[in-house]
Amino acid sequence: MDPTYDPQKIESKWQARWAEEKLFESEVDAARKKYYVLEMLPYPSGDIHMGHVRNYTIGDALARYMWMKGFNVIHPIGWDAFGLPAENAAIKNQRHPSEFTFSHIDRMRGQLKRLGVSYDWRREVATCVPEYYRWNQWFFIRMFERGLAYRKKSRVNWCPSCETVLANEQVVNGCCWRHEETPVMERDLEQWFWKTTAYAERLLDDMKELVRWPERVLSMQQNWIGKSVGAEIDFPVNEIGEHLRIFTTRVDTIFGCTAVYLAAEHPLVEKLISFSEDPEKMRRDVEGVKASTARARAEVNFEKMGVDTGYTARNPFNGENVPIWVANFVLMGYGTGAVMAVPAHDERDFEFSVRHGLPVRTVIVPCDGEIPQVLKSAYTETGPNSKLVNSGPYDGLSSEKAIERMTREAEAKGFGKGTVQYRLKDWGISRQRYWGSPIPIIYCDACGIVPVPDKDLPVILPPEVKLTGQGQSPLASVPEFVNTRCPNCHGRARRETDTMDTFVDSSWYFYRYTSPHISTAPIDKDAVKYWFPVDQYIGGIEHAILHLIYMRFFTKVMRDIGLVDFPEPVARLFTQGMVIKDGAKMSKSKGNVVDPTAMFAKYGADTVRLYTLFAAPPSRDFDWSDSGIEGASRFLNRAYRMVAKYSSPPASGPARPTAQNGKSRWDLHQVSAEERRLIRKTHQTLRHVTEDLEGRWHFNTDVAMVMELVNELSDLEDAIEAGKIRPEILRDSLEILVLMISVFVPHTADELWEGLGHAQATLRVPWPDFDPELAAEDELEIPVQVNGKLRGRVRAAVSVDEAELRRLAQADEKVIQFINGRQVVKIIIVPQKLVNIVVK
RNA sequence: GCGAAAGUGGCGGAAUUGGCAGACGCGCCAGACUUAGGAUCUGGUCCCGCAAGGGGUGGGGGUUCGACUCCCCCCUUUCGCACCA
Repeated sequence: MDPTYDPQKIESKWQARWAEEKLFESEVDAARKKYYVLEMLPYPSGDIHMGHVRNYTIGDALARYMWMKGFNVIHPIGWDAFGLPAENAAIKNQRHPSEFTFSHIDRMRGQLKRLGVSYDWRREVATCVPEYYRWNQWFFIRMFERGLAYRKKSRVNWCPSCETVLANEQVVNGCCWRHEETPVMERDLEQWFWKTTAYAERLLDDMKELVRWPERVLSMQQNWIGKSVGAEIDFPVNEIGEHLRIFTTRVDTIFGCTAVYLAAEHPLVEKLISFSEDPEKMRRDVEGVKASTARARAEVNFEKMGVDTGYTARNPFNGENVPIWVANFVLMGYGTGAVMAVPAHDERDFEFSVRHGLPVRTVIVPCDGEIPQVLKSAYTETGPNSKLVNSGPYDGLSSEKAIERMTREAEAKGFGKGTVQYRLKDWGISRQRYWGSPIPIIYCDACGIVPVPDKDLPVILPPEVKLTGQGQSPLASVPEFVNTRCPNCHGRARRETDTMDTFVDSSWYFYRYTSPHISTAPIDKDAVKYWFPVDQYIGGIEHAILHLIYMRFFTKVMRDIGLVDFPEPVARLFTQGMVIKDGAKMSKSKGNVVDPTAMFAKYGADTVRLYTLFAAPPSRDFDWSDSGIEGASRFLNRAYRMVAKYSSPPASGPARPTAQNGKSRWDLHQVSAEERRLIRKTHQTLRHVTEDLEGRWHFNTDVAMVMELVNELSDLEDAIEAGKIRPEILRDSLEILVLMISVFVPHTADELWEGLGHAQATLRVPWPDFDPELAAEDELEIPVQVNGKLRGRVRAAVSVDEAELRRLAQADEKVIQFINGRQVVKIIIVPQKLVNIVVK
């Protein structure tokens, strides 16, 4: 074989051969155990970046390992192909978004193939084709039928210059992306929502299935769902014969309530204004609060402010009348938009009351505490160790018990109830955009809102649209799209002109991979049954919340529809760290972007892969260094030359002699010292790499271990030349070496494997079993400490007993020096590890 | 402010279960081969010290025969949440 390493030549040779052999294609096979490796699908932005390389290299190592372990592996890829950037580019260049999208896909597909990732390309999916998005529409209709899709007014960003809706990404510093001087306004539009909140409890509950998800992701999701258990209590408003409903998690503190605060947007506020003696003034005051709410929300420490409306509400527990305020820190979007103020036991209320000179009344104290004369800060403890005071019939109850009993009594008397609040909001899926899945809804004057019948799907995105970035939703300006017939009454009707959020596309794409071309249903249930759940999902932490919640939500809906029979789609999740350069995220504006394709051209894909894996453990951020990759390149060259130098067609004799069936081939009594060294190092490396691939995933240490093995081979070269290492033993080590690196640098490995005289790609070769006996040391160097400090070392056989070790340690010259006649108090022996002599 | 993760040589990082701190690599130093070196190979490289020895994993305390690892307090960085009642 070629003695010099030529990665460009090797890589194109093997990529062609793999494709020809259909090496990465797999089919449902009930007789074999499956393994589903999934990486987050890329947005076709034009070129892959180092984050992609890292993501797919990790996934590829796992997929290749699982193939070699005998699993039937599915490893697919696709394109998250709808979305705003293509639409923006289209507006700018007066071209069609699909042009950008498909040319980007072509380019990036080529780059991924150049990286040599083991994808089954037959399963490739692009979300922007009707064959795919028709099923988004199908899901929409299923949601609609189940009451999970509904319309309501919702706020959007509005540019008064374009007279159009802006996506959040199009808002730059509070201004329009195209009119940097124009501040963005807000508008209310009728939009479609999906009831994710109906699944809040299941999304929380089923987290117990996600034992192999990162703690961090689960806690972010938990936080996002934000469940809190409390009570809603009605306070009659004395002056106008209505009541207002507050939400609290601390009903036990209600005897300490000194006011009620409303959000400025609360519907009751309008009524209070209209009944007020001086509506003008009150409206001005409320507008002041409202303005400060909007302004201040953006700031870190904004000032709490509010106005006393002059109205009063009656606390139903004690009949006391308390003032009603409008306050800028009360959120309309959470709970009921009204809260009771208990300054003694809530930090915000305390701060607000102190500022406005309002009373503070203690009603909770520690069980063993006194009622304080003056409170310096709010006492917010709760639970069994706090008790009620100044609370009429509830005095003496623990905070915990009081919540329970008071909630029950509020229910019995009809002025309140226990409730659960979530921070999770329903998912607003409408986008006033062109490049997305049309929402399959028809508006008929006679029949109202009518879903498009399944037989009429897909609702095709019309190709002829003038994208100006101005005016209403782009589809609204296409009469042949908008004007249609009502499926019910066949009268004239109009289509919905909004499209769906692209997160819809990515919520179920990984199901589609298992049967990418089925045209009768979104998924083939049998294929899903075989391949699911996803065994390993790999992607960036930035998707911890939105994508990874929507995906879970979708699966639950699919289960309710009867498409799947499991609650969670992904068994195990791995979030890789970012690739950074010079301590900062790579970005064009900083000019610190490293282009993978340039690196492929300079070093070859395998070197880029190797360096990516070696530079840092995959879970951590990885700081790219140009000299670091040189090291990886050097190593691959060295390893290649080493194996190539000693490659020869295999001698006849048994196949690779690793410990198949638990029996080692090499009789350790019959090998030379040098042979023993090589065999041991080989199997120690194999043990480490194997165990690591099984789940620890510190690939950097695997690469380091393999480097040590190559160093060992290099140290043993004289012995090899001198014939002290038999060819079959050398060959065994080289083969194990090549198989180990094949999951990291597959092209190089296959080339070397061929050089060793094998016809098959390494992917089809069983992963070698390591043999503990071959990996074992037979002599140990045991450190000896005196009072915990290292003072000497003794050599001993592995089988050495404690008594002997004790004797050896105390006989060591250095150790004797340090004991120096002092009294030995005790000797601690950690078998095979260490001796510590404690002296006084 | 709350929550989570992290902090180890000049740098990336290793130490899997409380047991030799700094594996492996980069960089640097010295040398070999060379017309040449940004190729390759050899040796060295935590700090102080000629050495013996001493010190050392953000800082301080503690537990232990023994702590990068466990506990308490503090500092710094990153990420997430941020008036959620």
